[in-house]
Amino acid sequence: MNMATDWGEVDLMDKDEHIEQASRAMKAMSHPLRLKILCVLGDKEISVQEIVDHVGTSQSNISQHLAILRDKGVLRTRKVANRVFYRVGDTRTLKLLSMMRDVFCGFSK
Amino acid sequence: MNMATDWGEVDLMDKDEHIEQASRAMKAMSHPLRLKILCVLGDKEISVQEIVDHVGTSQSNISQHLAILRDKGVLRTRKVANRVFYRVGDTRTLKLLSMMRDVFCGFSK
DNA sequence: CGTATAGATTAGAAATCACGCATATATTAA
DNA sequence: TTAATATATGCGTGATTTCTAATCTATACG
Repeated sequence: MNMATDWGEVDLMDKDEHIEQASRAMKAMSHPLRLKILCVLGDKEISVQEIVDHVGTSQSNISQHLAILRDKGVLRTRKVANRVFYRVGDTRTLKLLSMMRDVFCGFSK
Repeated sequence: MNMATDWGEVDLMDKDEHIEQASRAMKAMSHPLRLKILCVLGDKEISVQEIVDHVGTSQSNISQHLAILRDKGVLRTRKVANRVFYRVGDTRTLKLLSMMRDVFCGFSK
């Protein structure tokens, strides 16, 4: 019922380096298509085509958004012959995503 | 040690409405200065001047970022005579912030 | 009243972003 | 080799963001 949030040590994120990193990662995720891509991915590993099918826009557009997520270190790829499979690259992002799911889809308000 | 993340129901965030809302909120926070403002605020209520002093850029610039956060519903204000005090407006955001703190400043990796 | 102080607003230039379209590369199949 | 499929990349353009500088409003204080 309460937040159990220890705001006494907020300054853990006061180092500009951390702030920069956090905002870069968040910014990379803060786009409807990219967020949708991340939701479609979850903790699975999915090919570009599948992503295109699920998310629904042009292949080029998806590819560009994937590139952004890849370049910012949010996603990692594995190439298998013809195809490229994407997955969420690190545990932190996965955790953040699951938390956002709770926050935005829970009953809290 | 593990993530305890139930990715079996990722689709909780598959409704485009939720996606849009989440990405709007994240976008509002995904700027170094705005993130810094939020960190400075924590769960406290602080005047613009104090924020300017802590964050370090022009008053105008801060004011504009505060306006963005206010308009997106992230921050709320209370005017006392000469001054305006800002605070994080809702529990969800506070929760998300504290989580981000954990994610980006924890040892997880 | 004048003036100082706290904030907000506006305008405009520069940077960044998003998307469509065409094209390029790589791999597979025939 | 040629054709087809999967993915990436470059480019142009319109939209959005961000920052600075100037201006404006409201309150406080002599």
